[in-house]
Amino acid sequence: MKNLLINLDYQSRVPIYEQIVNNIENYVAVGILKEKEQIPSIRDMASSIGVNPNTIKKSYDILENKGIITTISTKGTFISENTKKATKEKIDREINNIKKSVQELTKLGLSLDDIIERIKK
Amino acid sequence: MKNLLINLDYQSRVPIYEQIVNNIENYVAVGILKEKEQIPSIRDMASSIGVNPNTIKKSYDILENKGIITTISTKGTFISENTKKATKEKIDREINNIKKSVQELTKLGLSLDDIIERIKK
Amino acid sequence: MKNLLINLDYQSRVPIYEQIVNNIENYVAVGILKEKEQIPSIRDMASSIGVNPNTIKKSYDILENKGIITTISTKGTFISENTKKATKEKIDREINNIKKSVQELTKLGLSLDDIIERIKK
Amino acid sequence: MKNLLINLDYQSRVPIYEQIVNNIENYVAVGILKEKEQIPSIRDMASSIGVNPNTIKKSYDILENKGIITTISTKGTFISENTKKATKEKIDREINNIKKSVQELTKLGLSLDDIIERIKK
DNA sequence: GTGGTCTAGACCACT
DNA sequence: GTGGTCTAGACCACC
Repeated sequence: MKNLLINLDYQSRVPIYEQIVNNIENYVAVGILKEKEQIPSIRDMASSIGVNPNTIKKSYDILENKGIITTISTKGTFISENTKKATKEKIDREINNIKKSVQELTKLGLSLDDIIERIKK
Repeated sequence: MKNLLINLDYQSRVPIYEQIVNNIENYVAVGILKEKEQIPSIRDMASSIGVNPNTIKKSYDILENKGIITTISTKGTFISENTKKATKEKIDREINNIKKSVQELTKLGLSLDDIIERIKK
Repeated sequence: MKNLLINLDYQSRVPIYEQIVNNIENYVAVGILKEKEQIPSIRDMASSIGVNPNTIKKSYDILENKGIITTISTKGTFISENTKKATKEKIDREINNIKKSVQELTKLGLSLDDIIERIKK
Repeated sequence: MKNLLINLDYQSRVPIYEQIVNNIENYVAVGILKEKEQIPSIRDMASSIGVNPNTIKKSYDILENKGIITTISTKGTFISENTKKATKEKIDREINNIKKSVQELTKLGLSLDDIIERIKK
């Protein structure tokens, strides 16, 4: 089983449990975590990143609810099958974010080309 | 004086007072609110959007601090002169948002051209 | 605001938080709780039925996730609009349960009429 | 000896050993397993359904306790004589389930006839 | 006062 | 050892 690197920003307004969710969703989307693969137990994850097991539990609950992971009591927690959906959803979310910002910027008079140029910097 | 439409999302993690600040900053950046123009009093604003006056007070304080508005006691609250700074800040914020999303998407294997194509749709 | 009667069975295998969810879902389905109506705060509910606030929070989170309630931070928790869906779902769930049992019983040789007769007793 | 198909739901709150008990009870009730018939050994059953032998042991213990099966050491495990009790118990369980659901549905205003009609579909 | 987050830790059932 | 539930209580931001 992999030892997952979880990136946390304790200053962020985004709660810890949600940052953990995002980290794992990304690993799945990028393919670092593959279908059926086991992820660390609640306790292991908790001690390895220094947060309370309840916090990890909450993250895992959310991920399960989203269909990203499947947990089998007393066995462990595993990446669900059919994770392509997760990747697609992530892409859609990000594209949507960009669209919103682009819309705001065009209201301010910037053209799409202006924006692209500034992104490239 | 305009009757400002303020867009609030009570589910958002962004506090109400900050959403109000953002709304007004955007109106200034886009030019809907112009320099020296008067904006509603705290009490009017509070009752028109159904929020506690203390919340509006906090928003106005922040806006004043940022130099976006100026309060002249017994006269009212007005958009400051020199609002170009507000526009610049907004552009920077949005460009930054886009950069973050682009970064996430390139991790998933999309090229900048892929992304641009999907934005245009 | 109503003082909700919550029926709990501490011996049941169904966890407390889920029993609370079911209680409230039923009140909504039956029409005792109506759209937009405010329900007790987490703390009030917790103290009135003698469980930890975290347990209530979990129930409310699940209800929110299901779209039954809407919580507005610092304002309170409210029954969502569009709760007819909740009623319909509950009916479907119960009908489905019955169908499963009927299927099992017909495997054992009972006719639907046999079953109905025994239900009426 | 039959190769028993055991239906397990690892997400269920019902423990595995109890699900196994239920599966076998049902096979007996329905007549798929007949009196005096031999059933798989603990180890065979364990490996064929991918479960720890201790779990199967617990299930068999319970079934023996209920009088559904009889273990003769060095010979194997067999369905007991007089299995009609199992059938009766199963029928009672299912009828009871239905009664509960009917009760819930009548709270929502459905008549028994409404319910029967929907079951028939 | 309201909800939101998190910790610490206990106890349980199941494998 | 694994997940599941629950308690007790702290601290925070917001209104």
